[in-house]
Amino acid sequence: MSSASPPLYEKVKLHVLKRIRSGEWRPGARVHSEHELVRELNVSRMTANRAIRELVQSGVLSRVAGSGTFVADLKSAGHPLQIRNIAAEIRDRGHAHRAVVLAQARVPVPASIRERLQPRGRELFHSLVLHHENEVPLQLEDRYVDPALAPGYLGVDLGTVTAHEYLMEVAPLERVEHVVRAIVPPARVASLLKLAAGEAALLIERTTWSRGRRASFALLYHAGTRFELRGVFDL
Amino acid sequence: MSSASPPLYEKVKLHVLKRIRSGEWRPGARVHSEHELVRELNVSRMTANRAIRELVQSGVLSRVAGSGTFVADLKSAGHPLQIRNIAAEIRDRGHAHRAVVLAQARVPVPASIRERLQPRGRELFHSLVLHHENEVPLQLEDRYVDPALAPGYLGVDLGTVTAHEYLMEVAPLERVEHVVRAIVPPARVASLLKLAAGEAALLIERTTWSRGRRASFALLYHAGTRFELRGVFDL
DNA sequence: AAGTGGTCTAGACCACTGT
DNA sequence: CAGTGGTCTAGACCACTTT
Repeated sequence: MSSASPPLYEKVKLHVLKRIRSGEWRPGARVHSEHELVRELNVSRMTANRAIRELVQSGVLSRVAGSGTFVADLKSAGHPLQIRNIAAEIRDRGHAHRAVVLAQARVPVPASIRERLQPRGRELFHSLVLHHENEVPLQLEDRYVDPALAPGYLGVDLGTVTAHEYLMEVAPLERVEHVVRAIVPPARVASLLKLAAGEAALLIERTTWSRGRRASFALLYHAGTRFELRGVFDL
Repeated sequence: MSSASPPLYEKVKLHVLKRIRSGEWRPGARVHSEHELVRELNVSRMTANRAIRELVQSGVLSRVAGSGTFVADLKSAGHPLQIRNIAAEIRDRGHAHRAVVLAQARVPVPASIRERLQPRGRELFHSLVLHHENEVPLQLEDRYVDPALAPGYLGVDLGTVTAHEYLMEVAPLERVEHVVRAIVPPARVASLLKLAAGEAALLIERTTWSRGRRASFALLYHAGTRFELRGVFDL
């Protein structure tokens, strides 16, 4: 029937959002119930339900079954930030990405890695790759991989395929954890990233899981003055 | 207090997820269509549709109308990270939060702030607050607020209510932008945060919009060794 | 008892894609 | 053309909260 360009549930969402954005409905205030929206906007309940459900999902509203729907209290809510694949990010900026492989070998498990990767064997695959944006070093990728989950890792041309990409091809990705910190980088890292004296680095530690086990642990060092994470929350 | 059986759409989601996690359906592979799921699992199409739609929303699948549903290629996908309210974060850890107000005044617009806040008037409200976790300084909040949007800002007890909380009460939040960077902090910041010599700082720049205008700009400095951002992505 | 959200169904029409 | 996803309806039953 009424499949106009904007879907009906979008109209319902806007109907609610307008009142929140204008300040008419403040945080904690009760929002019209699904039944009321059905009557007000002449939509079916499933349509109103979808609209409200999506607003809940995006953090704008919160619901209490049996009680009602309320404008979410964003006071203590979190805001999303995106961590992206470095190669994709550089290319999206329209710049040239080049990866230089500094090391790619089988190594005994370093003590500092053992706890974070918890591998079964005594040896790991290790790789050290320097990613450039327009020939300027941007990220140093220090990665350890469990050989049991990616036996062919040493044969991969990491200058062409990023390790993250390869691992996702080989082992189904189940879980990714990121920890972001500001550090004063070790001398070797600073030198490779061509940092100015005393320049800080943004360190992202990425652990990935596959088939119920830890598959890889990576230390991603970024030049403090040349790299930033960006996130926007709208509404 | 009876058996809360899992919703049907969750079963559909698991049905699909199991095959992805096991590697049976690899990135790019075609997923069973809604009709097929309807037949396989004896659910209505709307139920299958909801399940698939949620998996698309979470980034696991991607759809092409008229063509089909496919396992998403996570290669260049981003992973979410959360930036939280500092007071809420500290309290959630079960620790004591204390905010010390170092400054709260009307100031002429600093040159470095003008471009980022783009205020109409010639003066701004400025506040400098040091947030402690168990009496250890964790975040220095250097904030500028447009007086037009929060006229009562100077009267707020920032030791009790965080500025972010107050601003959300006064002006409906429309948009928040975050930029995260690693820096070597200025001497004054290092001293206030009681950083070790040469310690790096994690800087979060937060800009907020309200009623179509920029409402506040905040520089949030964090001790590099005592603060981290954490994010988990689960498939 | 009335209201609320949570879920589910069995249909339907549409626009689009691929053969 | 048949198949796909995108949307929408008008009912329904349930568990829960509020009055």
